[in-house]
Amino acid sequence: MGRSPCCEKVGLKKGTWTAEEDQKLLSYIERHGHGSWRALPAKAGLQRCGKSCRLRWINYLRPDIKRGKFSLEEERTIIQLHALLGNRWSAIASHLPKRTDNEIKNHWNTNLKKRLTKMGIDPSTHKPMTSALGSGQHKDAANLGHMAQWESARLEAESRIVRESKLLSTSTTPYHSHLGPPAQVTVLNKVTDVPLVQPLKSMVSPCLDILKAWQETWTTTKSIPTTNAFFSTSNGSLQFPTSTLHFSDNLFTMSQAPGLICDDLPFNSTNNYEARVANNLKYFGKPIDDDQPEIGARMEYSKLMDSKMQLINHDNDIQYDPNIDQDNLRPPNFVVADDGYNLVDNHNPTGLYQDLDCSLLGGDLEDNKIYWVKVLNVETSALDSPFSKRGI
DNA sequence: AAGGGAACCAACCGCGGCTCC
DNA sequence: CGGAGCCGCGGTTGGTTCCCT
Repeated sequence: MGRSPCCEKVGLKKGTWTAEEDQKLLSYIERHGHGSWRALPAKAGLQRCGKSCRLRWINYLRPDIKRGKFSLEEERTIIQLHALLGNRWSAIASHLPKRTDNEIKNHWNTNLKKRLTKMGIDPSTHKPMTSALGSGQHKDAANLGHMAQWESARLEAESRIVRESKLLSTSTTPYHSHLGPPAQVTVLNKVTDVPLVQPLKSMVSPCLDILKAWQETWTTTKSIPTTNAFFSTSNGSLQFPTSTLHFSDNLFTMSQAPGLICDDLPFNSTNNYEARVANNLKYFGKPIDDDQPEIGARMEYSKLMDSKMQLINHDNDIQYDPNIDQDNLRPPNFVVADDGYNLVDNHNPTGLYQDLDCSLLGGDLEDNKIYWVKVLNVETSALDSPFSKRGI
């Protein structure tokens, strides 16, 4: 029982699709929609398994598919999203209209990955391959890098939740008039396909695991002298693709909102979740509406999430139009440095490739450099900018 | 022109998660 | 609660095309 038999076992056709098969599938879906993929082949008169039909439709026959060479902007988006999301091709594809996950995956594996490797950049960590970490630590770093990527994806989903629910709220009634949680709507997130609106508590709590992991690894690596490695620990901070974590003597914080309910923060004595958020926001100096602390907390949370969203999306949504004065469209820095918050380099918001060592580029170094500076959207000056050593 | 290797890409495979019963 | 069925995802394969010698 369990798994259904594969195509071969039930004598169905495999391999390349013929034009006739394509036509059958196309016309059936145009008339009836795909419905159940498993039932579709028989109804459409195809000697194929449902899986094969689904794949053929999604990757080839769907009308809204763009084929052909990837543009510079698309490549840049793929690289930056891969740094954030890892090999989550469907999530990456959701940010590239008309491109399929399979196509992006192929392009990455056959092209971008090799080019990055050739440049001395580890395509899995998006950092220069020269690392002072030992192999074990490097493995830990890689694992945490992936965890960070998942965290980033999750944050993105959360910010979308907040933004969309806020939009929905403001379209009907003023936001502050809500006494309870934002209206429950079923909007699917592009990345996770999970319902977007959830109670804040359930949205935020999973971040604690990664924070703990970060803390543990940092504690381990802090005692070991490192130079320009995956972790920049020279001044007590940690860097990962989208955030900088900061440690003070007694406080472990994260620059984005999830840290606001970290158990290490003060004001966690109450069981009232919203009040905890509000109090912790106050702790960070964020103004809260004293009359309505829960609503204020939610609004601040939304703002923080929106900022996060801008960081993730601004390259994607704004910068690529060459006819637009991009400097005027860049989002404001998330928060200023030196107070436990992130300092964001607007020219390279992810902080990736900031330590790119051009000496690692072999062969036609200048051409490579020019190309990748364009692809990565890293200003030439940023290669040795103060941000490259920030770890603030 | 021919052969061999590299590159590309469509398609397959197996796993995990979700839903339904 | 657990098993069955289905879908979607990501890794991998294998056929085709391209390029170099």
